[in-house]
Amino acid sequence: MPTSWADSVAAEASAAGSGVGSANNGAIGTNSGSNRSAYVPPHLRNRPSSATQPPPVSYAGPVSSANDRVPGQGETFQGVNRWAGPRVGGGISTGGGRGTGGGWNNSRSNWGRPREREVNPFEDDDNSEQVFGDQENTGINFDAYEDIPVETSGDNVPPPVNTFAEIDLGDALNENIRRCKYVKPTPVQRHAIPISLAGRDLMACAQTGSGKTAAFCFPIISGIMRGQHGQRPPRVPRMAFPLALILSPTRELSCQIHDEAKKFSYQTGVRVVVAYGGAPINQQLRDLERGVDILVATPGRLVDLLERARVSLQLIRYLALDEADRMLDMGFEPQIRKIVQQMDMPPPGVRQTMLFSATFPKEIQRLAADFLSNYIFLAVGRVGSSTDLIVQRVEYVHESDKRSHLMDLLHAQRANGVHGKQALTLVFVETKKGADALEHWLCMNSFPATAIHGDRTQQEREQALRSFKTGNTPILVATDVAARGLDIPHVAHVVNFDLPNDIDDYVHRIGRTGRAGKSGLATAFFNENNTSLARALSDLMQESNQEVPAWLARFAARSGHGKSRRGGGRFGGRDFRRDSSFTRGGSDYYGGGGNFSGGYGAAPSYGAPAGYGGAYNPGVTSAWD
DNA sequence: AAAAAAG
Repeated sequence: MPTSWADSVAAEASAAGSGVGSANNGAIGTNSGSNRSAYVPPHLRNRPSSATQPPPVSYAGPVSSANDRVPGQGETFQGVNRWAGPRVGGGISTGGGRGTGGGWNNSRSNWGRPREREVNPFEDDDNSEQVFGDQENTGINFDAYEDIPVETSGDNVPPPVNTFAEIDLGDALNENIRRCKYVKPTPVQRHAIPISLAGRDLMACAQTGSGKTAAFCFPIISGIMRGQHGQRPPRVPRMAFPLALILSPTRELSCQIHDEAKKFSYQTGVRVVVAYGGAPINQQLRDLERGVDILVATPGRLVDLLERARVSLQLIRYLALDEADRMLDMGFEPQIRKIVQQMDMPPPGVRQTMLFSATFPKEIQRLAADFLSNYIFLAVGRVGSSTDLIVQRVEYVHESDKRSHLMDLLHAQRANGVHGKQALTLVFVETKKGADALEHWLCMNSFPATAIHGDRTQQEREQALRSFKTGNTPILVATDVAARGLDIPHVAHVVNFDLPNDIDDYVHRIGRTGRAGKSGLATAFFNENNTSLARALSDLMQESNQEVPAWLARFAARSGHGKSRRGGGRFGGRDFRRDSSFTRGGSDYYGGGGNFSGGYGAAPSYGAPAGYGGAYNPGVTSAWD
């Protein structure tokens, strides 16, 4: 039951492609054997007269989804317009109409299929506004992003842009940017977009909530629309050949990235599919079969799909790791290596690789270098770096007093009544059991709470998050599953009921508030169990101009040499390549002697960027997201 | 030591 032209042709040629998904052919181009013989260059595709091609429009495919439909009068099929538009000045044709995107490459995945109605991802965007009051979702507070320190290193760094207009992203994408109410690029976008449009590999550090998702999505979408390579996918039945892969450490974050990417690619013809564990795999398989250009996934499910030979990475041109430091830490590294190095992914230099996070420990940077080719390091912070917009408090609370203390906070918050708006409170605990227990206790005490952690079913997790976001359950108890990346508007207060052991985790957790230039409050409960964090926490707070309680300073002093945070002290993000020449053998948290041998030592462009001297407090270093 | 990620 082939569902597309591609499938039916694949049936004829199935033998030809049989080796395609096997682990590893390393370089692309190795598969250009028999299944290349039918290659038809873009300008000849979709010509009804072509004997080797299907008619541009086929009604033959079974309607497999409610979204499928036969287009009405006056509408066009993507398959028709896609290759037809003139390429003007290297720009992007939008096919002449709003409804017809300019995707130039991916018609490979939906030739012969009637265009499916694309759900308008902007439709129900403002529904929550009544609940939360106005002016909250109208975009980003750019005033909070002025005068930020930026550091780049690497060869020939493309200059930043100041507006979206000066970048040639294409009409369709520009229209979506407008729909998203993005007026101008955030700092990380200003720098990262030109870098990745130039085809360069990138390691980017930028604060929580500063627009990283768009920073890697825009160039990917734009690049796919240009589709200069126009490579035909091998014809292998039921195997998907995405052009871009975006990996993230949690299912909910993958969902969120997928939702964002859908908005950015609306009516561009670029297809985005998400795949993650805990959800039925069948729907995901169907989505993949219907064609995918950008695959957003969590590592476990992707490995599963690769092993089932339902996805091949051999056409990957863009690889993005969100929360990259997390993806490369002990828990994930083996899976990531498998995906990136042991399957059929093109090697660095052939694909373009982009790593994003707020935090980038030196040892992780060193690991990451394996995945990159002549990359540019970018660190973007701002004077009021995100931890500056977040008021951080630390309170000494004995283990046994935590619950009643939390209750006091919640009562006070309720009393203060945040102007009738729902104020969401996110409470982090250390363990899954602890999350269940605290949720139960809160509910028993008439506080509307729900919880999210890895032992809950995916349905429960998503339900909890939804209920929290809508304000239906304004208190969410969470483990670190919710620490990174999740963009939950209106979180007014993050409570570290249990502090994490790693300062970077703390940075990510408090970054759930104070997003998009808005302010936020973070309260931490500290006691003897957290002494190992004292030094780093104290330093971090000081760097972000927070008031450090005297007792915490004493804890920090007592814990002595403990990890003091950033090696540099300039402003947080540092390219380890710049330190390795003189910090070699050092053992501070972010420093450390590495034997990086990538040949960067002699690069002349590593001088300190001029112009930032007085622009920010030199002590402010942290809070990179 | 805990959490996350496949089933």
